[in-house]
Amino acid sequence: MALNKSDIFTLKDQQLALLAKALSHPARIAILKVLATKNECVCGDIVLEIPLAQSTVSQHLKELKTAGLITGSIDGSKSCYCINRTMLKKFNQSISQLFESITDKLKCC
Amino acid sequence: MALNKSDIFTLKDQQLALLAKALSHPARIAILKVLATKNECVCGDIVLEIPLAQSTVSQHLKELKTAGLITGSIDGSKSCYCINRTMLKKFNQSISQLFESITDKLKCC
DNA sequence: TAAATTAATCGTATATTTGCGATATACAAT
DNA sequence: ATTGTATATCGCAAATATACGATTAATTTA
Repeated sequence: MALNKSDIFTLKDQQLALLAKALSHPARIAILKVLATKNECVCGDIVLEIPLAQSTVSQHLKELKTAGLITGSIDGSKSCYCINRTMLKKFNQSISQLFESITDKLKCC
Repeated sequence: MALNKSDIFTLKDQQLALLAKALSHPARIAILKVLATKNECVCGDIVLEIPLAQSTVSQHLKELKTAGLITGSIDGSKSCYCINRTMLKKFNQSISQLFESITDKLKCC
């Protein structure tokens, strides 16, 4: 694309799109699930669970962090990721809001 | 990426990722909303509402259709898109399932 | 039939994403 | 101090996505 035209749309739509994009790769969905089941805010354990190179997993983690779906903190030589409940709830709300607004108004087909 | 590694992950995760990808652009979210509010299964009207070129909107429509979120049928010289309630419901369920599975198991932070 | 309308597709340019190996950085252990 | 471990980042290659104008194909309308 010549130019990024995202700013043409509503802020709400943009933000929802960004969150959706964070979920738009199976590796990132898998990472979220791993983070959810672990007892601690593990980190390198994720790399063991995801069949991708360490650098690739690190990149996906960064994207999830940028989207705000997870938080990350350094703990000694390891680093520790956690699911951001607040953002997840927000996302959940935005999504169901979208679905509601669609199914409510749906008049055709 | 040298190769597409998506097939490494669960089918479920892959499908959810595909649906999320369909929502990962504000234009496509906007299109869904337009489709929801229109009385009929309009088509070219979408182009008028979305500030992008006709060919670009057509492309986004195709992606939504490929993801299964909308259906399309030709009606004379015009073509007609509709939201696919079934798929939307499925998506909604997958998403809330993911959220549930995450918040249920969340033990840290 | 000719001209206009509608919408899909093609070709193209550019941007972004995905993935990896190699490297760098920071801490831990010896 | 040196070595090992854990992660992030860099640089690169390939794939995909975004956007547009131009063209095509099909259908109306004049």
